[in-house]
Parts: sequence; structure tokens; C-alpha cells
Amino acid sequence: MTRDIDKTGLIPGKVVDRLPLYLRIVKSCLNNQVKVISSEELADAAMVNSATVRRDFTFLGSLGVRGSGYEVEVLYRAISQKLGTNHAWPVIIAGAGNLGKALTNSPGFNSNGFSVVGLFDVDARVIGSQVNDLVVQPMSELNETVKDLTNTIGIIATPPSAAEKTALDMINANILSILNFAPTLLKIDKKVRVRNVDLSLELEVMAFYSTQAANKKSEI
Amino acid sequence: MTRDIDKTGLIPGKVVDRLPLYLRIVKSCLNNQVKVISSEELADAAMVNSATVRRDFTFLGSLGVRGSGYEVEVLYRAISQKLGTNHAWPVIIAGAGNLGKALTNSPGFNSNGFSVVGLFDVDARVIGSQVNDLVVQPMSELNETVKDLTNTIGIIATPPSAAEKTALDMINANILSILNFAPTLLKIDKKVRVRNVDLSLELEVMAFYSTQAANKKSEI
DNA sequence: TAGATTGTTAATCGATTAACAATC
DNA sequence: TAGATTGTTAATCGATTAACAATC
Repeated sequence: MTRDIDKTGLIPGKVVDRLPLYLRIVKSCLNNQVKVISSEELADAAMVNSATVRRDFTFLGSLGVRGSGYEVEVLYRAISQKLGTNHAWPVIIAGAGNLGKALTNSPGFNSNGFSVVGLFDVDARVIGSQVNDLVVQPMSELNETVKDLTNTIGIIATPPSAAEKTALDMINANILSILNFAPTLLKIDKKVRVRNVDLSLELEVMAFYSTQAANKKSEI
Repeated sequence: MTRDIDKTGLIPGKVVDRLPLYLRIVKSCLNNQVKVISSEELADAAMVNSATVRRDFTFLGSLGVRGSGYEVEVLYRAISQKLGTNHAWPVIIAGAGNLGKALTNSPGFNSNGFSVVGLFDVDARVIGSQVNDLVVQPMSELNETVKDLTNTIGIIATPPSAAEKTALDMINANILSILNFAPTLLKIDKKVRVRNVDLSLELEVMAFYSTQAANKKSEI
């Protein structure tokens, strides 16, 4: 995960990174009719320290009740609001290969306010094909599709070679938040918010720890 | 990205996280016939501080030449060795949906020593279908496929509901390193190295920064 | 020798957490 | 009032980085 954007001025990036995790836990409490949760319980579920939880929540205001804990409903609203997942986020995906299709169908991309409203590709062989309830559109239709939307988030799920051009097309369509799944560092205008997600990077880090473990075993 | 495994004792997790990035940059130098690179140049490419680069490299030994820089070839070998990407890593993927197929075809999963050697599913409708040069196998064949391999890495690309059982199947097949793409925290034996990759989490963090930016704009 | 860049020290910065007064 | 848990302080821990002596 690359840290391309930060500097909120207000709330530390590390805290922001934990909010979605808290949100997921709190939502499962909601589903299970749990009304109140303590920082200790939440900390257990999130695998962090309870002081960290309490400190993190102070960035959302004074939400808890001393002696009792946090009302789940209150937490849910506060975190959603802070993340912005309480309102709609249209998402468009460029690249209708396996990854693009996987993301289009992914529950995380069609809940919490997010919904995939367009799937684009340049390959004539996939344009027109059906994915879920979407039809793959040519990239040339991007502007038209997003022109009446606000705060559209663009996902780059193209091959690395096409990533840069795709980013420019998105910016041209006034998309200012881009999540890039192609393993390339995009060299684009700083006013655009870019987050890079590199799936194979995780694999290499995993290899490191496996090597460590294997070495340790062989020492015995 | 969750920090489930750490505690190398030797090399800090933050440094490990940067090694794959350095490796990619160094590899591109190799491809471009660049023989020597300074910490300053590398830092620029990786978007970190040059002192950080030099400090990170001390964990790999004393690799540089004062007054000149680092030999690209030397760096490449040292980082590959430390990460373990200098030897073969068999990878098996459970879940032959769009995500599983995307990962199977992903260059990052078929380079740097990694190669996907098996793709598994429980759904009779996809078992037997061809993905790249692999045929989707039933989960019941997992043990047989990996029994002669060492250091196999298992990828969970199943729906969340099947993640836990899949993890147990992998452990049963003696797979001790698991990369989990399902949005569930696996409750399994601590001897198994698990890394969780949550794609939608990134989307929520992105939403936060977009909200920030939108708010800032409306303040003007 | 002059110029450059490493490796390392020491300072700084930021994040985590133990501890506890405040208070439900 | 007794018990529990928050919100916050202060200590600790770890990571980053400026600065520079070492040295190619």
C-alpha cells in the first residue's frame, strides 16, 4: 500500500487506515443486535490495543459513555460520516479483464455507499459483454457516463502499459480520485488523489516471512 | 493491509515492506542497462528519503561504494536473497472466480520466483475449465498436488463464507503461508503465517480523502 | 587532492500504550 | 456508593531524517 496522499492536517493517516476496520466490526455488531461495545471488546476484534481504539475515536468526537462503553449505533454513524461512506460514491472501473470483473462483482465495491456504475475497456472483443448488470463500454464513452456524477472514484484495472493513459483519460473526465491496481507508479498531477494497490507486493513480503520461518526451523 | 505477522527479530516490518518496491526499481535499472545507482536516485524513484534507503540497505549488509553508489547487480542479488525471491515459490489458489483467475494470470504471481501451480474450486461447474495453462481442480485434490512441494504459498480467493474452511484445508495440506483476499479475519493456528489483503478497505480510505478534499473546496 | 556518496550517529518526529483521574 | 469504562496525560517505543565523518 503506498502512501501517496496524506496530510489531512487533522486526522493521522494511521488512524484513517483503521477506521474501515472498525466500521466493519461495528456493522457486524449491528447485524447481531449488539447495542453497546467497549473499547476493550472492539480492540480484541480489531487486534489492536484498547487505548488505541479510544484515542482513535477521539478524532470522531466524544462518543463513549464512561462506565458503559460505546453505543454501536452512534459509532456506526460517526465512522460512516467521517469516512464519507454515508453518502453515495459512484465507482467506474477501467479494464474489464478478470480483475476488473472481480472488482465489479465484489461486495465491497457495491455496499457502504459504493456502487460500480460503469465498466470500460478498449478491447473490441470485450466491449458489449455483460458483467453482472453492467455492459462493458468503450473508453470513449467515459466522459458521457460520468459527466453528471460527482465524486466519482476511478479504478485502474488495466495492464500496466495502459495505466498511465487510462489515468489521463479519467482526469480528463474530471475524476479526481483514482485507485490504481496496475503495478506502475503514475506520474500525474498532484491534485489527483491516487492510491496504489499492488497485489504481488504482498506476495513478496509473504515470501520474506516464509523464508525467515524456514531458516529458523533449519537452525534447530 | 493487516500486520498479522511480524517480529522477525532482525529486520523491521516497515523495512521489509519497502524491499519489494526497491526490488522493482532495481530490476528496471537492470533492464535499462543502468549499472550503478545512488541512494538519492533510488529514493526519488521510491518516493522516500535517501537516508531511509541507506539505512534500509544496511540490513542487507554493506552494499554500497562510498563516492559512487550501489552496483545495481549487487543490489538485485542482495534484495532477492533477503526476500527469498531468488528461489522458487509454488503458489496455489483456492477459488477460481474472477479474482482467482485474475491472480492466476497476474504477472506478479508468475515471476520473481513465484509460479501458480494449482487452481482449485469446489464448484462442479468450474472444475475442469481451463485458465491460462492450468485446469481448475477440485479442492479434494489439494493434498495430492502440493505434497511434494516445499514452502507452498496458499491464496484464498473464495467468498468470505468459505474462507475459514479453505484455510483449514490448506493447513491440512501442510501449507503454512496464506495470503487471504476474503474480507474475513481468519481464526487459525498462530503457527500459520497469514496476511490479509482487503481490496474494499482501500476504497473506503480513498473515500475519506475525497471527502476531505471536497470539504476543503467548499470552505473556500 | 577534490568531489561524491556511503554508513552511521544523534536529533526529531510520530505513534503506541500504560496508567489514572473523570464520570457514567 | 461501588463498579466499570471512558477520555487524556505522560511515558515509551519505534521510525524517519538531518548531518557528517569515513572513504571510495
